[in-house]
Amino acid sequence: MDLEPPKFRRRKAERPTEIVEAALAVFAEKGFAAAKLDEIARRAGVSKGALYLYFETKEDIFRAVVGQAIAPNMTAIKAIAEAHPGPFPDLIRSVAVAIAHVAQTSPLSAVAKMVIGEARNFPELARVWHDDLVSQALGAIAGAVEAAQARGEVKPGDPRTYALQFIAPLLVGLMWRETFVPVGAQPFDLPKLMSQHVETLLHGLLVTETRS
Amino acid sequence: MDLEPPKFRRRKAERPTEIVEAALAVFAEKGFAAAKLDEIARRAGVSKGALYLYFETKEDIFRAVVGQAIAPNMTAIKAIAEAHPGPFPDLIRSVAVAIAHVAQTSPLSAVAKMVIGEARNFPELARVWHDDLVSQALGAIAGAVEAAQARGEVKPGDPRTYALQFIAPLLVGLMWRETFVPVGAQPFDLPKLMSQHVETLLHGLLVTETRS
DNA sequence: AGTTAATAACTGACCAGTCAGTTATTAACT
DNA sequence: AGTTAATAACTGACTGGTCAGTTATTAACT
Repeated sequence: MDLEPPKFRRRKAERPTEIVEAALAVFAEKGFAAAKLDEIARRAGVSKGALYLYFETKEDIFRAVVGQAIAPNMTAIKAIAEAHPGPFPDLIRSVAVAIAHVAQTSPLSAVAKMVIGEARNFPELARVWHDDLVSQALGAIAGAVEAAQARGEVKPGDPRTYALQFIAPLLVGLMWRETFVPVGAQPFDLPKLMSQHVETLLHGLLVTETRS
Repeated sequence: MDLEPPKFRRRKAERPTEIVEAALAVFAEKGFAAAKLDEIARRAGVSKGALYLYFETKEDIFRAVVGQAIAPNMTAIKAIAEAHPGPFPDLIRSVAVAIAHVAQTSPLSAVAKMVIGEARNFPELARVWHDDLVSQALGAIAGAVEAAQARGEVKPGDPRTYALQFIAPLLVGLMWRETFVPVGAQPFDLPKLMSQHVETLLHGLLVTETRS
């Protein structure tokens, strides 16, 4: 005779983020085409119809997922760009730690995988990701390299290429984790990987005045 | 009156490879789920029904595509493993050239993209790729590094990590080409990238007795 | 003439998107 | 405070189109 729990709650404010979070998980698992709206709805705790109260189409949800992954990382990038212009090794080491941390705690790698996989089907998303995130990040690092070259700290060479060399192992490590670790591959310890990599690079990058 | 050209030819021997080639192109463009068998058939110059004379299912075709990309690269890997044990810098430079060449001339990057994107839906393919190709290649390079360390040519450090550092920029460069260049990103010159990277790495990797 | 590679029309399951109806919540009025 | 009218968040059964896979039939080759 008492009050049964209601069949649903009206929670207009928190639905969109909950839906996007559920969608991120499903899209990351299955890819865009194989992801089913019924499952996204189920995981978000709503009916399929409710999805259409907040989004126009499936593509719309996908766009929201990919777009949402950009903003949080922009703050990290700005931090890099505005990092104190101390000695290059210190700068690059702290950047490495920061990037490795962001990459491990955010769903960045899952979204990156999706962007790569669906770039041909959603070129405008690839463009947004490139223009607003990847290119900015690469440019920030390249800028730091160039400044260090101007100060004579770093050897000549294309700064943008140096920037790619710098972050590439981390990216591959993330893809490795997404792709091969679930099927039994030996994982890489990403922070350790990055610290070994930075030291290796530095002693090649730096114009050392060593040897007594 | 005269003899019209036949509507089709019976070419049992060539069909499978032609189908797999067409399928590679379509899968690489659209991903597994969004690829349509009608389009694969059209590009292979056959009807959809003909696909089923040679393959059981769509997944079967996908497996053939991914599997076929392994064998040719294994020869390249074996070449690395059996490379002459000369000075480490020479070895690593020639390996870099060889890998960059293979990566650019084979559809490796397209298949890699597919493996990454579909790893969760086709874990057995991820496993085969890892066990038969990626892990082998990484192991071969790591082995060379380890040997060089034993000879005192290379600094201490995890050889497998060094191997990843070595090839990561190339892989990222390939993904960059697949993902961002089509939407207007500035491309990387991969051979140039690899040569700058190898030189950078070497002068950090090598235990140099320089400075006169 | 017999065999089989190949086609083209067909089927049935699946799923994005819709919408008529239901229920939680708020507002208005005693 | 309690009752009721009004609103809008939410549901879930339904539909129309798509596409993997099948089959009846034809055409190529021996």
